[in-house]
Amino acid sequence: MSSKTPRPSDDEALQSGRRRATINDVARLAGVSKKTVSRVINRSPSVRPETREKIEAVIARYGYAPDPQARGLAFRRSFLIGLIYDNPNPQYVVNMQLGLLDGMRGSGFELVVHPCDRGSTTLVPDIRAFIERQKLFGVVLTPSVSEDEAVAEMLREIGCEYVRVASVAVDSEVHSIVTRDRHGGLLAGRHLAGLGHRRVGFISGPDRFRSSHERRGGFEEGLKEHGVALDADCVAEGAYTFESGMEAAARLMALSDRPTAIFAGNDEMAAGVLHAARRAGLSVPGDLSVIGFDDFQIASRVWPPLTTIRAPTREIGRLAAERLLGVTEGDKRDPEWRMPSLMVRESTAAPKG
Amino acid sequence: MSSKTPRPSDDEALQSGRRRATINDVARLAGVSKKTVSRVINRSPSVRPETREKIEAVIARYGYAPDPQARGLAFRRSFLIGLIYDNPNPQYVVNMQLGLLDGMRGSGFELVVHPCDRGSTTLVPDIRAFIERQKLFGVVLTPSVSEDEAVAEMLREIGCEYVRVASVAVDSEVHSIVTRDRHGGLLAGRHLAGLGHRRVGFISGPDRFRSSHERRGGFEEGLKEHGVALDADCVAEGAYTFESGMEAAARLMALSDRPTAIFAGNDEMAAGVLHAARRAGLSVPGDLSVIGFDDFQIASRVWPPLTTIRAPTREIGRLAAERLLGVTEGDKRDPEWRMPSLMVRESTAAPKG
DNA sequence: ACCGGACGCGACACCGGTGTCAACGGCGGC
DNA sequence: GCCGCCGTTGACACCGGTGTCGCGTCCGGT
Repeated sequence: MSSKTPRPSDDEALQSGRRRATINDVARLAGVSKKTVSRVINRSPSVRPETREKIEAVIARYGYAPDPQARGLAFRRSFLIGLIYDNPNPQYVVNMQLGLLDGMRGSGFELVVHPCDRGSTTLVPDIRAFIERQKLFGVVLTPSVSEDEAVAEMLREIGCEYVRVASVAVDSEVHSIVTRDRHGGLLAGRHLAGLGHRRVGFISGPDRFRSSHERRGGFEEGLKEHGVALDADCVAEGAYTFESGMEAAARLMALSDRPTAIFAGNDEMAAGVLHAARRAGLSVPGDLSVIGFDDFQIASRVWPPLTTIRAPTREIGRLAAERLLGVTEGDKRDPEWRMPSLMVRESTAAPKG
Repeated sequence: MSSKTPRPSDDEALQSGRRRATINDVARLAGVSKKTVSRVINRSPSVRPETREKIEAVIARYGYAPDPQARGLAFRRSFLIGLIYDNPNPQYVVNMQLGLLDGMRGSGFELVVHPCDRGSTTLVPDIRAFIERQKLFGVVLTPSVSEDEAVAEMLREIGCEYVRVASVAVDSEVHSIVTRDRHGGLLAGRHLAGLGHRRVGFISGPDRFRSSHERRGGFEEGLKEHGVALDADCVAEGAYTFESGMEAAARLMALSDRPTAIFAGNDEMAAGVLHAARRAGLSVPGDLSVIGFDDFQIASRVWPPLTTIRAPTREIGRLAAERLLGVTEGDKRDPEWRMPSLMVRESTAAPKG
């Protein structure tokens, strides 16, 4: 039986729910040792079914839930998952968070967020301190920190579980979730070339981002299916920002033989293209077709509403959480549901004449 | 001295940083009991300065940081702060998170996020379970959950620290941070009336949101300063969404004596107004001036760029965190820095003729 | 009947901190 | 010189769980 003899007032508090039940309460009320209760909680097979049922009844009766802190202390790790990101786009971050929470629901884990600056010289030690201080169970990395090898190396070194979300496989299969940006680019290329555009422009993200190359590579592939090539003149590097999109578009539109369609690496830059086009007196999609990437809210708020590639960020987040927590069941679903897809709106049309 | 005698290999691991220092290590290396180390950590005054220095030297030398889990277990609370929100706008959420993190920096606390659905019948028990399970130190509530009295009541009952961010004082001074939406509305009213508009429209948020009333109230005040009144016909209720903004604008523009300017309760709806105006063949700001509220990214991405009221969400978040953690110093700063302000762009102009 | 092993369970130490309380030495007051 | 108080410190139990290990029981094999 139990070693401690709680005062009656304590039991009253328990009854009325004023006090949370502890493992000692459950053990006492079920007439077993707390170690056996612990076994039940941790699904140890070496508990007789009758004993298990008896304990589970008490647990249900008093709504007992083990204290994550105490458990974590004994386990030498917490029940927290960290989201480490440096992507400045709010909608990306929120969608990712929602997806992670989807995947964590009911697991007893919580999500702690940790924005960071990839350019910081203390990036690796900062992240390390964050993880070690809270003894995080694992972390999810999104672009572009997810592409950082020094960070990944450190994670392996300290033995922290991690999943890297990136546009290509940057790590072993269990540690990376690919967003198939190349496929998204392919859809964009097919769409524009399919509409009849022969001279098209591309505004890439920063060169150091993998996604820039993937989106471009897929784009060229899609164009090629229709026998269209992407001319080197018609490629401009942006920074995934609105302003950079405007500037890059201005450059492309100043070409003597200007493209009749532009694929911008993300919606922010596509919005910049729309502004630049307006300033240049070009109508969209009449004089210029524009296609973006992401399908964030902004895509449907600008005029004309942007044709774009929807990136299933929330779904990817859910997958990342499931992967981290070791849920494998979900992996069997049709992989199509987490592929980028084309959203046709009003910013693309066949070229004139 | 210490009771445990660690094997030499343990000390090597410590030296090389392969093992984190514990309070026992520090105590042993400083030649004191772990209780005294604990006193230093917790800034207890009853430690002799020399002893304190000796211990602090060891702490610095080995980079010791107390384990939040163990500390939390003993303190019966964690070092986590929860953000509880139901605001669906990503930019709001992200800005708020950034602000909270600003205010928490260096405090050793972490932020855990908890989106929720205010309409859920299990809202209160859900939040309660979230808090009790992780023994959260405190929570920050943002609109519209922050306006929920049942939630606040529960928080008081379980003795959880909290700060409610809302457009008006919904609680005692320590528990509420007001965003002065009324002032923002005032600026909008002054601006439009100041430009010469006499017949103006207002698209409110949902009636059950305090911010809807505040923004409207301030708006009317600002108009009144210039002798302009807000006609009841010219008020339409929206839902703070893009679509609802479009619909409400369509209604206002269909009036026989249509307003020459519209104040939309937020940028999303203002973007909807722009779409509706374009559809109706009205030019902005030529035929119709439009002003929004929030100054989220979308405001500068649409065409024409929106004149709007900037809400200092990040600053408010920082303030909320500081309040929760008991930092009072910051409160002395000029309160202007956390007031809404007018951002004049290109969607407003004097009315024709 | 005897032995070995698997099974089911509990005693005890431990995770890394904090609360309680008592012990100790130095001090001023008498 | 004795007493009591204060300032400083440590021993010990405790927070709520888990790991280790050993004990008693029941079983089949010989």
